[in-house]
Amino acid sequence: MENNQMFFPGSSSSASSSSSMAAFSSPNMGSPQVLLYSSSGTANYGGDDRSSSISRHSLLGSAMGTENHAANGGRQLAVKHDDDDHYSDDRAEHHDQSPAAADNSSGKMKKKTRKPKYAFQTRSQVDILDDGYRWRKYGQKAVKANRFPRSYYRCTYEGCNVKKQVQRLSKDEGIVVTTYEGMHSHPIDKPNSDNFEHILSQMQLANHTGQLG
DNA sequence: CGGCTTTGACCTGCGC
DNA sequence: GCGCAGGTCAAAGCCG
Repeated sequence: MENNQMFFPGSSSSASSSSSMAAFSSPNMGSPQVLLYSSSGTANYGGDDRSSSISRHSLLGSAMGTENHAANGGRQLAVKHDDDDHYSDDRAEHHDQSPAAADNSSGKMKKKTRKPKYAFQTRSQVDILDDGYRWRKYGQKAVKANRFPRSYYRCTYEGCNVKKQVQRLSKDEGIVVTTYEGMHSHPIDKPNSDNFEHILSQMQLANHTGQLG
């Protein structure tokens, strides 16, 4: 298993998410530290930059890179909370893409919608972190300025449109960035595994309660 | 045989 | 308008 260590950047580590920290006390997590990025202020994290995805990851990387905590910790994990906007994933609602829709290309992806994203930066040998849910890979793309491809996964639970992207940092191949999009509306499939998703739940809970904001 | 991964094609958005 | 990059689809192949 991978004992992912999370850490906050000095600042936010404070009380802001004290309650959510409880979630990180997971046995597998050891005594993790969490780096949480609240993008509430950085509106541009959403798509201003065409390379937004890369930018985000780069942001994480640089932030972490500031540190040496990583070096001494072994496993590290940063969390970025993309509060962007409360978009509703239009496509996800019916990703079925019926022939009719295909025919009418204009009606397809008419509006780019987005759900809040949570990017976890993890120092691990493996790309796939077992968060307890079942995922199906639906795509892989080579990304600019990165030797490693980005993998796209979707939760296989019926009706659950949660997606995640997994990418290894080019600048530090020991770091894996996992970006979650959406929230699971169902129980964890494998409760005894690394309860990674629980962290996300806590994150959002904290966010809703205004602790992160 | 069913579920999952792989992989090329396709679509969209954005910068130039 | 064109080209590039990101994201998704879906057919084909693989594996248990």
